[in-house]
Amino acid sequence: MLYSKLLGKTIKSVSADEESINAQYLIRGGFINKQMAGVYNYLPLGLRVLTKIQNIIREEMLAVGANEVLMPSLTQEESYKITGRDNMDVLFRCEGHGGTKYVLNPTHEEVVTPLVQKFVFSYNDLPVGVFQIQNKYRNEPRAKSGILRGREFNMKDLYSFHTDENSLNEYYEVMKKVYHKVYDRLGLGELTILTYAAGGAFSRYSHEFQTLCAVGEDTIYTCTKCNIGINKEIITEQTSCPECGNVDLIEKNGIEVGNIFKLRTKFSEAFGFKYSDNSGQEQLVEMGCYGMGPSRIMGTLVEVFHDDKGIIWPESIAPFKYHLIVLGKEEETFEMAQKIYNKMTANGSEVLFDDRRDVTAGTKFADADLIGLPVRMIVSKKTIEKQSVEVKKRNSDKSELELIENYL
RNA sequence: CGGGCUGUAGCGCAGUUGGUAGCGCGCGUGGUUCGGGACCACGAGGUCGGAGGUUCAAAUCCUCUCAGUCCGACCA
Repeated sequence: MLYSKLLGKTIKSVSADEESINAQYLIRGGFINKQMAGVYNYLPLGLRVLTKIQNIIREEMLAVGANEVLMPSLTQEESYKITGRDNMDVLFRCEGHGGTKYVLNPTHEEVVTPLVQKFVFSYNDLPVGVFQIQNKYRNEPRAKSGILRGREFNMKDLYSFHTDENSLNEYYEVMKKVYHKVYDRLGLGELTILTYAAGGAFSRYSHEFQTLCAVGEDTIYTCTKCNIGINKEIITEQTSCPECGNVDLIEKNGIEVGNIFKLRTKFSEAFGFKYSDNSGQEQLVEMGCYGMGPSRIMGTLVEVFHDDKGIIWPESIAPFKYHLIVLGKEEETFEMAQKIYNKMTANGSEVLFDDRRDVTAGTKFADADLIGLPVRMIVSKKTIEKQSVEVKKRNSDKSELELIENYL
């Protein structure tokens, strides 16, 4: 992609009101643009990051056999009356013709349960996992911290349906592993730990995945022996590590980047979702729910991977791998850079080419650092004299010359 | 939802005891620069968040309201 044609250039200053690192760098770098509190536009660079995160999540969900669907954002209020959740204070409400009331879904149990119910009748149809990647709407009393807590945000939500609790438990354990795999691929693996949190009406605990980070809004206690956390909200009832019994716990902050919990029969009961078992008897379906927010993960990545100059994207989700810079005004220098860009792009490399801009080298370097692509390449009169291009990694201070012909 | 702070040019900000609005960045034109956010000249761009009030006169004072943000509460 040509930087000169990109909608969303870097900007030097951002409002002093934006305190969070993720908001500052993402806005300054031209990744996102704020429309209002907790609601953001994703510009081309930001959308590429978000899409890469979504694709990694999607691949892993599909790999364990889940069905991807897309459910509506708009749902009749009636569905929430059935489950008794029509009084949730995070609901955004709206009205249609004739005063019909709708809500914008803050989560999709009320949609997915009746949907799956239409296609699942027998134990032969179970278990089944259904997920989507879609925007959620929650009227947060206080949106904050850039894209870490928004009123409209992107989420992968998966719902599993089972004949019995054992099947639910098995699936639940599979999802724990899959979640860890996703965080590994996102570059967050080492910092992200399984955390015990408050459960719902039918299970003692739910589990969160917390990325350890000083600015995280959750307080968790981590076990010094195993890689497990305990959310502060349950620390009065759970004062030791649930997995190893260790009472030596350290307080840390975390960003909740995932949450899984067992719904059991709460929603199947509300909608009368039953299946026929192998003796022909009707039984309630057991359910689990597994959430993960790509937009929040994007913010988390910036909070975790940055320095005083800008973002340092992990390669797996960087919007482009290479940031190609051409220095100097000589036509032949530009042509060489253009040739390299064409060749690399044709070979499938993802290159952001800072092509023709009448700015100084320093500006281009500063922009490259801010945008944070993994590899910076420079073509200039100097490098061409040495038949080479200068290559530098964003996370390193060292640069080296590589032969131009390697890129042609 | 409580408490604090903030709304002035596209963005970031200044604006004194009320007297009719400025700076930086960015943008346009021309020129000098060209390996770590260069510089000069000229130029375009604002009914000062909104409504009402006080006053000869309001960005400035008063009331209400909307919005942003931080702290707290809340957060399947």
